[in-house]
Amino acid sequence: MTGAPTRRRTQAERRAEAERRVLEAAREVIGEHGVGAVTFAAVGARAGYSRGIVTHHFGSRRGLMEALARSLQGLVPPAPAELDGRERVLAQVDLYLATLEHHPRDTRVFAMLWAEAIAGDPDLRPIFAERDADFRDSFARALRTAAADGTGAGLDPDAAAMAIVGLLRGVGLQLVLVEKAPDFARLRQTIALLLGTGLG
Amino acid sequence: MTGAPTRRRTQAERRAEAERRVLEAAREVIGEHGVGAVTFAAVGARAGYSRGIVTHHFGSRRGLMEALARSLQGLVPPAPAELDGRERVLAQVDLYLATLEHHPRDTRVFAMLWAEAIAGDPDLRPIFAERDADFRDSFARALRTAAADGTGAGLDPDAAAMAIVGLLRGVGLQLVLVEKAPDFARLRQTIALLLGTGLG
DNA sequence: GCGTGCTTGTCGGCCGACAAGCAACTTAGG
DNA sequence: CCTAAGTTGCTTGTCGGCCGACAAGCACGC
Repeated sequence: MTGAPTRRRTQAERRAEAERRVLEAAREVIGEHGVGAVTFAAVGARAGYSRGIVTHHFGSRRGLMEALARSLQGLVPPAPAELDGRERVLAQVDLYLATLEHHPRDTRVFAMLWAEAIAGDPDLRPIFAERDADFRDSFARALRTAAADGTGAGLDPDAAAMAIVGLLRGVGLQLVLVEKAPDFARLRQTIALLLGTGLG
Repeated sequence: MTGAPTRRRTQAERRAEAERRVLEAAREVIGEHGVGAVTFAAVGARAGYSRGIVTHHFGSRRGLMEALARSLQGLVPPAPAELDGRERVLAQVDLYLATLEHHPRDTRVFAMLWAEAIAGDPDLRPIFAERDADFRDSFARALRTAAADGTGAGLDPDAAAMAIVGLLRGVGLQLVLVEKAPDFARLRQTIALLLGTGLG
């Protein structure tokens, strides 16, 4: 009857799996019931452990949130290094939208964590404030070279970066509130056209 | 020493002032400490009443939040009725950005409430989901006439509406996380140029 | 004196954190 | 190999704190 459900595992394996399952459980809870539903009891139960598992592995609620935010970094791949200027901006925008399409659950969780940071969660604020600044900066840099090599319209790089980051984040957030997914092909095409002509 | 601080007021005046002061206090608490800091005790004290004032006037926390969301409607004035198509879209966008500039505290509070809705607050979700849909729809309508009268590029109206609403909301949310206000004149000009050429 | 606005007392529920104890794994001596 | 002591992972018990809601009582206006 035992069906070998428990082959002997090393302590490192046990620890690693527990952390993985706890983070996955936190994503599930957020996606289904919101960031406010992330309690030790809820996450522990969802992960198949006790309510003490989060404290044991992450020390505090803040520790869990930070690990969660870190685990969601790198969801959107960077644009190819050989691209720059206007082309790089458009490629990065499309990659972002493609990630919204292909990883709906995780981008939704990311959006909800970002929203919680905005709403005032002191644990999340510094993390996402820094991320935002970096994200804007990456666009601003590409826009500066676009202005230099003539491939960009005469737009202020910092203002345009805020607009583009706002567009991407704003679309992601709206998707949390709409029940059925939109037509992503049309959305990507429309935004590519809108920004493509707008930038040059 | 009494300096006539309490001339005799009618019951209706007392009630109206209490409600006004409670809503104002809630805005202050949100703006300074986040949506999570909105408790009966905090809001009551800030308004100069007891912790029971919120229950007495709004019945529940949900009632307060709904009244708060309602009180923030109409912050952004509608575009002139005689405008339509591409012109109307651009006018509405600029009015939104102008409101961010001229009512920083209240638009910040609105953004934080919207974020809390996204993050999963069940009281706020339906309110803001409907607002979003209406907002997108107003842009989609104008974009449809733009497509019909030839003043708009061949953009899908619904997708473009989601992009524009996303841009506006996204910019508003970013402003919550940045400490110093940006150069609004440049921001408005840049976005006007970006969307102006992008739409036609 | 009567009604309405407001306050205070109080209850039940939930949460995060810590500490002590139990279970799984590792290692070293025989 | 075998086993027993030691280490690490995990759970359970428990504490203090905060919150929302309701009800009874007090104060202001009619």
